[in-house]
Amino acid sequence: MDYQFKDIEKKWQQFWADNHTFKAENKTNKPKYYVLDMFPYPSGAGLHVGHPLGYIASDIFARYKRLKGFNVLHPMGYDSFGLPAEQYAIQTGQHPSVTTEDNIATYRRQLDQIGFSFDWSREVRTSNAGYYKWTQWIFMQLFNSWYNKEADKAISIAELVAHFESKGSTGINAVCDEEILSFTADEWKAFTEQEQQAELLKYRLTYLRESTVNWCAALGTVLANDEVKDGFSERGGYPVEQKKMMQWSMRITAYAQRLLQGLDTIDWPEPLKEMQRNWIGKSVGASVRFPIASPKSSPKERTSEESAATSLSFGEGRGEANYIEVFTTRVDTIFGVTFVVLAPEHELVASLTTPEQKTAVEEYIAKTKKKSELDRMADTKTVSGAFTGSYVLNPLNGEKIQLWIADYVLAGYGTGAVMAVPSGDQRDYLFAKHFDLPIVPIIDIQNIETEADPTKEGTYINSDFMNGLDYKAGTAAVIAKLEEVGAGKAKVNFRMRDAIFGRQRYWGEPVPVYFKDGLPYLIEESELPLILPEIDKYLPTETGEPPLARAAGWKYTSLSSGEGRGEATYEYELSTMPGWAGSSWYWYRYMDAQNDAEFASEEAIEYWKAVDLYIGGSEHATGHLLYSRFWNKFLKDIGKTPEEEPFKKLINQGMIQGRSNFVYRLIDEEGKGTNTFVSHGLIKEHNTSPIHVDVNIVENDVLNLNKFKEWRPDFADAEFILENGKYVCGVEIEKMSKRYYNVVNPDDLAQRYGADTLRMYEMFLGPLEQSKPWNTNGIEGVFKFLRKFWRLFHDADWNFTVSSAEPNKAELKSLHKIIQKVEQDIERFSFNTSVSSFMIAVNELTDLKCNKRAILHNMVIILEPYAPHICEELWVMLGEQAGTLSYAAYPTFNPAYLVEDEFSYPISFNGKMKTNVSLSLSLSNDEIEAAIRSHADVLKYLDGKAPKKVIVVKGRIVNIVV
RNA sequence: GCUCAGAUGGUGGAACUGGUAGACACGCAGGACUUAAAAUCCUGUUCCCGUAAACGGAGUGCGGGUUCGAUUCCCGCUCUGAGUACCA
Repeated sequence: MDYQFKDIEKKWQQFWADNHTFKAENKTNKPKYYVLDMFPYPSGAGLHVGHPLGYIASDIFARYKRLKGFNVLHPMGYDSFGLPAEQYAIQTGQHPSVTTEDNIATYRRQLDQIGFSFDWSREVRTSNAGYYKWTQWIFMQLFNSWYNKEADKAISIAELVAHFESKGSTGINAVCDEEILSFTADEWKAFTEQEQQAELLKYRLTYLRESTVNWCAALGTVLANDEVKDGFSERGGYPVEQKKMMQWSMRITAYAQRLLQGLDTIDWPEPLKEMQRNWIGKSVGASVRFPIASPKSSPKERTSEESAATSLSFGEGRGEANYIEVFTTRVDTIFGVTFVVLAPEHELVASLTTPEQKTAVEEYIAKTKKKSELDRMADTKTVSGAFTGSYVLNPLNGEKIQLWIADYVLAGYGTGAVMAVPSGDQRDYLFAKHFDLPIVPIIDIQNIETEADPTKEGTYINSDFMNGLDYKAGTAAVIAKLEEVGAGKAKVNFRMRDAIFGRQRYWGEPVPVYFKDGLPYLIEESELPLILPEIDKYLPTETGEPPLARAAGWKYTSLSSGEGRGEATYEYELSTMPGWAGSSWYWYRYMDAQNDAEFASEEAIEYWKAVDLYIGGSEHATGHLLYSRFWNKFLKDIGKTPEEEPFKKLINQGMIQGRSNFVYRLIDEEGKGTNTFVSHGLIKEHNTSPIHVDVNIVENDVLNLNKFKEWRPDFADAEFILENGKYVCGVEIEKMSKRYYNVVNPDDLAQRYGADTLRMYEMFLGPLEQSKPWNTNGIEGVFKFLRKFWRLFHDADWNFTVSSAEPNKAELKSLHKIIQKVEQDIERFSFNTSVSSFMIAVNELTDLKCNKRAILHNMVIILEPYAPHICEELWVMLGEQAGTLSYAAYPTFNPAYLVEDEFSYPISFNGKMKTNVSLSLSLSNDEIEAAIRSHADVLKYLDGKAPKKVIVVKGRIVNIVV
């Protein structure tokens, strides 16, 4: 029979499902290997052709590893909480779980038809209570933990309480809020419960704080920074404003240093690591305090050194600070400081503005406020600012320095204040020039005539005790001096902020927290999961509360002691968890997906440990991949997981772009569109306008005229001006999108060519990591290849005919060449080249008319990861037992079959290849040179001239220099 | 602006540590089979000159360099894509 992919694929997909062929065991003697895909959000649009790219690659790898004798964990699931389902619910009133359910069914059908070897018994859905129970549980652990800088890890909050009870607040070095109290053990014990809880909240790894959030009125929700693009929501493009709101936050900054260091230990693409490094944004420098020239009051009592510094610089509006604190990475330039600049939002601005300057400052602040985020960003050239009228003192020489405000200083970074060194910083330079402030050179070789010179070369001048020192010595000296006079110290600053952990939405995990006297308390672990309640409408309440406020009777009845069960009721937290909650730990759930007692059993985690290979898009670089690393480190700190990094190796598949096709409508003399369409090659001769045409009715850029007429009613009687009898379409590469009619759905291709062809073609398209436009131009070639492979097993009349004769040298050579090549290719994730190699091998075997079992048996195994259905079918036809192919032994490469005794040396003259000479590989270099020098062809090219030099690389090349 | 990635025939791409540039596939052209078409098979296909051919020259975004030899390494530039946005 001819190659009937439809029957074959259906049959084997059913077989795999019925026999649980890809079920992974949690314990075997085999070595383990964990291959993970980024699980999809099941959107209404279904999978498009770009989705499976990474899934196919990981499936090939998973199947390959199985053949190589590994116990492979290769699961799939759904990130099923999210905005689109909720938006749809708002519009239609349909419960998001219903649409989610439908969408998942579509995804599952689409995934199944591609023949993935997922272990579906481990499927997870983040919106299932059985799953989010553990997301809530992890939240509770975070709530019950604080970060101890001494131990450099998260520690139970109970230990902190024990310390407070015995030693008070001294000796605690924690990552915590800026405003913490300083107290003795007795004072702590004297605190009310409320006071104690309020204090503890400042230490917890997840905590409430009033943050300025990106509030999107149209979506009725708060957005994460990475969900906001240029002041508009990434999804929907609605305007976003800044709003203050009590928000759950995650103290990810506690892990900044570890997140940064960990990058050096994992095998990830360099650009991705770079993105995370930039996001974390470590800068090493110093904090320096500039005393205010005429302090208005005496220093406030300090709570602790650490907190005083920051609290005073931000001041919380008290306006009683006696110095300005700045952060700088060039503390060595401190003698070049000629003014200090505050962000307009800085808390001390009001109190430090003198009456004379009040109008100017207020006008400037008003002007800044009016500017949108977008304007402020785009307008980096214009210099603007206002003098406060106040002065600060240089802490090292007492010089009086003007204090300005300007919007080039950002409130959200460092301390919201900078020491301006116009000789070394271009922004400060422009500012100084514009407002006519002094510019003092501080390095001997500095050239500051037209712009700032940020050099670190040379030695210092105009710098007091630093004069004559170089950068390294100078920096050390300054820091020592600042510490000595108590005006500053070395400091590391991170750009990364704590992550907001909440959204004012319905379709997410409820936060397992209730409020008592305005403070959050966890519910009992035994009360998990806290089920998402039913509500009547998926919108905020009239009073602006999140949708969960609509849930009737949704109140917490405390089980805890002293309350009297069933008596006291409390309000639950009304916001839900953000999109990244469920995806920040899901790889552990796959290890033990049905476990009711734990998020995964200790044994399962100990066995699978971490993900060995993770494939997904780079768009998750600073979101999912950073949060996951954070939660993973936390889970390790509390002893639940063994590995510091969750994803050992990561590959980014490239984005698949759309390839749009155009037809060209002829425009008549009046400028109106006609019903005549001009082929692309002829448009220069006509007046035309381009129209997007559905790529599914175009093949190799040639329009199917009949399908075009059927496509839209108004084209039913279209006429065409053809070239060479064809209508050729124009082409452009754009985003894959419905409105460009360039979306290619894998279903159509799977129907037309089969899953095996689709799988191989997606790989054949090019290197996995490269972005590329989708086009189906080459898919025929892959289909023909599979048919040719099928034909190796059949005679001219499609009868299955395989010989048991011993293979000859040429056949064995072909086989072992492909064994070696495919192994090398898979190990370096070069799937496109292995497809080519398969084609070469099958071409060779076809030429050799090879139908020998000994060869074909092995070919079936090697090809199985790429085209599993056809291979399963042939495997059974070869007399093997159904279902055993996936776990067959991978053929062993034997280099002996590739050994050659002759090599056809390319002979080049001055590096230009001219001819070939075949010589025995047993010859020494000298013998080769002698043979070449006297060879007739070579002599012909030399034309009587003597070669200056002959370079012989054995088994590679001979180069003759003339 | 900064950071990263990339640029090879008509097209997708190959060339793995510097060693025959263009594998494999698409498309195109010609041929076989066929009443014809589809399917299939065969041949050719980087460009230029010349030509049935042999042969000659150029050639991996551009300009330099290192080397016996560079798509590969180094320096400078152009363009494309992605990320980032006054980060002190």
